[in-house]
Amino acid sequence: MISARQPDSSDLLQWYDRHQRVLPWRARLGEIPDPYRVWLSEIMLQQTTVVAVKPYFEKFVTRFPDVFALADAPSEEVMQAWAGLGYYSRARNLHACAKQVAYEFGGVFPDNEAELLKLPGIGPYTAGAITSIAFNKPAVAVDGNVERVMTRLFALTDPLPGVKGQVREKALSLLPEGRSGDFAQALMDLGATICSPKKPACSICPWMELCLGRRQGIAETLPVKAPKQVRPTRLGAIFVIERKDGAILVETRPPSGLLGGMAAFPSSQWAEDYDLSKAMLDAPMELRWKRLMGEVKHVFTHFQLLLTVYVGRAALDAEAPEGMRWVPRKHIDDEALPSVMRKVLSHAISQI
DNA sequence: AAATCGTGGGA
DNA sequence: TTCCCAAGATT
Repeated sequence: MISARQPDSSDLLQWYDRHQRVLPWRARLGEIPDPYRVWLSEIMLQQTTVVAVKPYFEKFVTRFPDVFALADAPSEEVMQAWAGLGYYSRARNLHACAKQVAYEFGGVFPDNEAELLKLPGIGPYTAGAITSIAFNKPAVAVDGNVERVMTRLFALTDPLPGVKGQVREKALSLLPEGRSGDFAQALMDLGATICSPKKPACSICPWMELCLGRRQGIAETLPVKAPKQVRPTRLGAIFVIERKDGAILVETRPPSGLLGGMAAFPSSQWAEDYDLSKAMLDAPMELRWKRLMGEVKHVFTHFQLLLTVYVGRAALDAEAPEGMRWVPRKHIDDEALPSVMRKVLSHAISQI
């Protein structure tokens, strides 16, 4: 049995020098990375595609050019700017982290993983990403791309998340001297463009000859993942109330949990066994309701939601119930409404 | 340590 | 339609 030479980072870095993607948050050749932009982009990119992040990143750096601007912004403005991007705890932690960096660290981000890990919203991946990309200090950023590339390159067949330790060891073993940032970004570019989840383009991969996964014909089956859970369906009733002047009744959801801190229309609880025939009991005020045709369907990570929409018209002098407020129609788009609520609103408007 | 936490796009 | 999943963190 003749063993092939071990993979090393030089093949990857040469490939990266020619094929790296141009991204809004990425320093161009010769530019010095801005830790604020690196941090912001890494938080946004958690479980989120590059395409989805781009417009949000541009919006944020325009509205909040540095960590002080973000720290000093009202939380409502931050949540509003984040609305639609999902995983809203990221926005709350982002704001908390900005305040901490601005007011406790004088606006300077820590340059090592241990200190970064103490900050809200920064976990093992993001700490490694900031350390390597923003400061070019030795660290690896193990994300989904790196898991895929390493399990294939070394034919690691143990399932995730258990195999993560081996993935990290392998990535560390390849870490080049002096180019930690490029190495991290090169692995992500490789995973995003060549070592893709389905139909990897092995023929143009810089590691083609050395890749044990490809040699064994199992590359596309890696990484092995635990079987996914079934997604239950929850039901609920939601109430879109329009005052006679067009204002709409809105509440702010509790600071933590699903859609925490985001704006919403008053609704019942969302449960698998919700009894729609008793929806009126969950209405925020007594009105003459019209139940709209159809339902609003929305898919969350761990359940699917079917919302039945009720619309009602309130008097000009109707007071907003405790914890709720009237939002003038022309300002409704300025609210921190998550996608599911915008879906409800357009469903209601189309039938009013 | 298993659950929780969004969204939109592509196969 | 349905399924998959994308630069994970938190509890």
